[in-house]
Amino acid sequence: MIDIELIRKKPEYVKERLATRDKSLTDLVDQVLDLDGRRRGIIAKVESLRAERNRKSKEIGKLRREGKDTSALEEEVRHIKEEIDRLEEDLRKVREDLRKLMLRIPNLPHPSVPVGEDETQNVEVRRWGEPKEFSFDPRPHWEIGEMLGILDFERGATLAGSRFTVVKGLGARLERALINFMLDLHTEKGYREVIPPHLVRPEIMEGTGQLPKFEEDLYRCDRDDLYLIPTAEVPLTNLFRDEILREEDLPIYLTAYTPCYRREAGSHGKDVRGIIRQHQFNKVELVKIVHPERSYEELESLVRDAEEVLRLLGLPYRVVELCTGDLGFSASKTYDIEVWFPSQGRYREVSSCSNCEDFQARRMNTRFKDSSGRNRFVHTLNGSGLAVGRTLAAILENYQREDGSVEVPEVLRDYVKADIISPG
RNA sequence: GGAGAGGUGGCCGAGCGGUCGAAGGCGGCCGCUUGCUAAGCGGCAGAGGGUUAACAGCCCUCCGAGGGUUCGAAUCCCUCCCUCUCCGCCA
Repeated sequence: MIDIELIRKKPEYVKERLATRDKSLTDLVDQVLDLDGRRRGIIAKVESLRAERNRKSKEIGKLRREGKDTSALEEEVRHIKEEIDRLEEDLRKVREDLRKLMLRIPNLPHPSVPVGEDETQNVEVRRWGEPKEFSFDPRPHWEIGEMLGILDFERGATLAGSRFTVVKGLGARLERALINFMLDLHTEKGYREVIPPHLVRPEIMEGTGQLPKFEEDLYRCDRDDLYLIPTAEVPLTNLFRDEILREEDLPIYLTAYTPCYRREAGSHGKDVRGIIRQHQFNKVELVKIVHPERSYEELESLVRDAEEVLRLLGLPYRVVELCTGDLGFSASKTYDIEVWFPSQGRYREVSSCSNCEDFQARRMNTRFKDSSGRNRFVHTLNGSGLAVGRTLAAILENYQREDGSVEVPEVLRDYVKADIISPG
């Protein structure tokens, strides 16, 4: 949620910033202004009536104790109450409308974010590693996975439908190795490991911005009114909702491995082969809860922490800064990390690192008490560190050999307890 | 799932339908006292909102959440959420 006071005080600025995402968003600002004006008008009336009621009710108490007649006053208060009830009904409606509207307005892009309409206008920031030259035609990971008997798409589909895959044998162990490797690396850097619930309440989804706008992308357990998390960002970031932290508690660094569940509504036809786009995939997530004045340096180090995984794995990658039009709903600024896929001859996203500033903190009501004693919203950041399934796919492709076997990256050998994964 | 108990300020814990945003204790902050520490004394401290130049003043709301009764509710009634105890079931 963006600060309504900012909308009130600098509506043109807010419109200008939102327009860099999508020009149609500026209308929403005018709607907010209108509703907010009405809301405050009603509040002023209700409150003065309430003050009057309070005074008169106290008066009644006093007179009664003195044994005097109060029926006339009581009648007055009854009328005031009716008036209050009417106004409160209006207020409830206006507030509800305003809230619904506010929850659907995305975060303002940071001024440093390049303006652009879609992913084609994202800006490459840096590259690391050289894509390997193969002496043969590199196979796509799904072919390698099937040849090695570690990826089973048919049985996955039998069990749960398309975009579900069964990982087997050394493939499963490689995946588990990646998870452990990533968690070990991040916890050494000071991130605290967490195992959160994978099912959360609607208001938790609202806190990080998945709801109300992206309901169709989520799996919901109707009977219990719970949602499956699409990323560990959701439970981790919400961990301190409705809390006032101490300044010295910041920054808080968290990491978690969880499966992620996404309906992938609207992505029909994209990445239908392989494990790039699955309804369920594993991810190790990084979350930071930080002092607002330091969130941008924290974003840079967050990206570095995620990059470190790929460096140690020896996978070529690049870092891309998302343009305004490609930015996610809650983010002010985002870097994507993309790893090289030889079979596709291009880089594919394995991590997305965002600074959400106080956008999520407002929704979750997570604050801290600063040195002058004022309560302020924290800034929240999140980043994949990394998407495990995609990293596995990248390893299969980048480390493949002509005979179909796959070399295990050096840093994973102790975890996997093998140097090579061979067919059979 | 069944039976019972309970949810009050950073923590513990009182609270008669009106004078309660709430006693008291602990913890916190600021003074004073004081070789140091400890103790003692005095004072200050909740959250959100409206008005406003204002983190001043005034006003409104908040005692798990939401409804209701009442002239008036932390106190009475209903629903929900959560916690604890016992029983049942269970990895």
